[in-house]
Amino acid sequence: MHNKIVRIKDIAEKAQVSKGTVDRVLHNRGRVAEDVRQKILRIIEEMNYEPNLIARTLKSNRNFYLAALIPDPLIDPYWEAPKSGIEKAEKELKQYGIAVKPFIFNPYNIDSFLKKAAEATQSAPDGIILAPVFYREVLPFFEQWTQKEIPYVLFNTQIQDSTPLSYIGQDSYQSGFLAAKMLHYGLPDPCTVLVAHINEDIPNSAHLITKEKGFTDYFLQENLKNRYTVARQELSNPNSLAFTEQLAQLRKEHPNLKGIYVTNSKAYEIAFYLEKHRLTNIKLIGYDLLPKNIQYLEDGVINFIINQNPKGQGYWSIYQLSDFLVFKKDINPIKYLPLDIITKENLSYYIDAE
Amino acid sequence: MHNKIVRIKDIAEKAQVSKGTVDRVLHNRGRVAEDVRQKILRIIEEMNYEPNLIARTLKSNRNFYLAALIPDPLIDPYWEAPKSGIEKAEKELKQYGIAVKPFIFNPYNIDSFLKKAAEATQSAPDGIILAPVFYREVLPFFEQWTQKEIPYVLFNTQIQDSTPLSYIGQDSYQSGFLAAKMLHYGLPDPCTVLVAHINEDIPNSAHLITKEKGFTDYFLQENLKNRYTVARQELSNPNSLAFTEQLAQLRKEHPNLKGIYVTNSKAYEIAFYLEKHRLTNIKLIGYDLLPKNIQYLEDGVINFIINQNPKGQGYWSIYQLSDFLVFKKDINPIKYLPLDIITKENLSYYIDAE
DNA sequence: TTGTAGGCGTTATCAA
DNA sequence: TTGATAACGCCTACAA
Repeated sequence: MHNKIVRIKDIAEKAQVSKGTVDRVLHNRGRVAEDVRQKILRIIEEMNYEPNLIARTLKSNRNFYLAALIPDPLIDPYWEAPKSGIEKAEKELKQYGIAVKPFIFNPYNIDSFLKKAAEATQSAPDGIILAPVFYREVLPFFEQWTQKEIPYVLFNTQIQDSTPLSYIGQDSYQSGFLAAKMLHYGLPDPCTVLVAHINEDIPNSAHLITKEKGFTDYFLQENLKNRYTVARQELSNPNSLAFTEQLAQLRKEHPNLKGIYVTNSKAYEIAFYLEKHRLTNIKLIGYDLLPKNIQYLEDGVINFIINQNPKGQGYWSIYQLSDFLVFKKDINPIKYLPLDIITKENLSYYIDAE
Repeated sequence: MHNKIVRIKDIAEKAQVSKGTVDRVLHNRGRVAEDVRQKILRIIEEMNYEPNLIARTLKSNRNFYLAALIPDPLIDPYWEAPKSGIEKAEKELKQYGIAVKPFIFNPYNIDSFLKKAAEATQSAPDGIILAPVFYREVLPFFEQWTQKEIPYVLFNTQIQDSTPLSYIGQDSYQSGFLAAKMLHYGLPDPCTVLVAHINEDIPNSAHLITKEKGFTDYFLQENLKNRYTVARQELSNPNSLAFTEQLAQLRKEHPNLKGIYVTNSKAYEIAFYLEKHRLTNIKLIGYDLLPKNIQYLEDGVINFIINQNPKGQGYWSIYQLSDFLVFKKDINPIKYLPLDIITKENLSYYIDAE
């Protein structure tokens, strides 16, 4: 079982030239006689040479500084997971000279985003990762970065009119479709299901609309469309009185309501309501393993959580950028993460995973 | 954002000694004056030194040869995935001097296993990974390997009476429990569910018994035990006539049979039967994304597949061993992989994942 | 007990 | 147009 690794030196010997010449061929630095070049290329091919990344990175111990533009986890706890994924990746990649600086903005405040995005740009990073939650506002920054040739990676929210190095995240349409399937699987035959958007600026949130589309399309399938009614509702701030009233109103309008789909990570708000009113026969499905969601999942109030692997999103974003900058690998422009279905019974595998 | 990496040289300078001395302290090779040792240790602590793994691996360009003892994918297609995971890991780790040689045995033939295991041992590998499907027969090999100080990693099947470097795989009990939950979620209230073992030597397959236990325990929960009946059946070779007869017999005995749980990757055999007899009201759940299972999942005959990430099992097994041998990391003795729930709707994310 | 010199594979510089 | 050489950080053999 020899694992004879081919080195530049081996190629040089075989071609009867020096390492330097081979190197120049490998990196297209010119200044090599054409016939020699051809010969070397052939030998490289023949011996099936692959550069030793270890040695390469050891040599080029450049430092890279990345900016991470993310919403404040203290304001919306969902963002804790991406942040910790970013930190995990940073730790692993510190060896390779990667350093990440977070720029944290308020996800409910456009000015805060503009300010932090400007700061991040100002700091002249070698790369940027961000969750572009404000569609309109982020576009001009994309232009700036493209101009300055700063590669950027998007996660969480996909934006069509842009050319990021890569997008990491979910397939929103399929996500809604899957949610519908999971609800449907446990539902009695004719009944009403609800798509609930909680406290979101829907027109500026393309991904939530896409989720809703996936969900409703599921119930529009030929064999289902006459048996299920899909209602929709944009619910206001859960702390307001209006929230409870809207729900009460909905139940009046749809007495046969048997399933609720919450399009963001706030299913716990509905769970709280269901538990309070002892509505045990309404199935509930939502997103993301926040502590409050986990609690309700364990108590059986939330039936399923779809996990978008938010930690992985942060983690892989940093990795994509590093693979590009440090290792010069080819980067896949889209990396969809699996849509994990989580119940009380397989929960632990998703929480413990470091 | 300086990423000032502390090197041995830095420490040596600060301590006014040479790099060699610092190195001896770092590796506890003794032969260092005690006061100097203390001083250096303090400085290491202070400067918060961490060795550069890149440089370390570049230096120690030892080659490691691993033996992979796995069942023949041509005989049971389940094993294709672990094999490809192993190959993927080997490819990535080739850089680090890892080479893997497969020893492939017939999973239905004990002699074949004994022969290949002996061969693998004979080849004096630096490490072994294996799927120990024959409980009794593998134990003596564990002893040999321990004696020879060859580290070994188990995957797929956990074996209590052994001290592998690590076990990679599923939590069988929880897996059965989850399967029960998924079936139950879509079932009408009083009915019968079946645990089906297909073509397995049950007494010698501890993990299948554990799965069954998890499954039955779910339906023994306080609020369920009077409403559901759990039947069990060991089915013979699906190609035999007996197989069909056994199923017909079962349906006679349990007219209210509404759900079937197949404990291994052969759900497609039941699916074939269900489709043939147009038994669309029986839910079916099984394991593993084999092409035939995928087909029936897409057709809606199989409702859910639980994925044990077999590719990941092979992949991580090699990685655990390499982390131990090459990088000298601490190895976690158990790595449970997530129990992924797969439906038609999220299938693609699990197939495409390279 | 301590220091020095060389090498792992790649790359950049400089001299030929 | 080429070849030789040094450096990245760590490790080891050998010399002092």
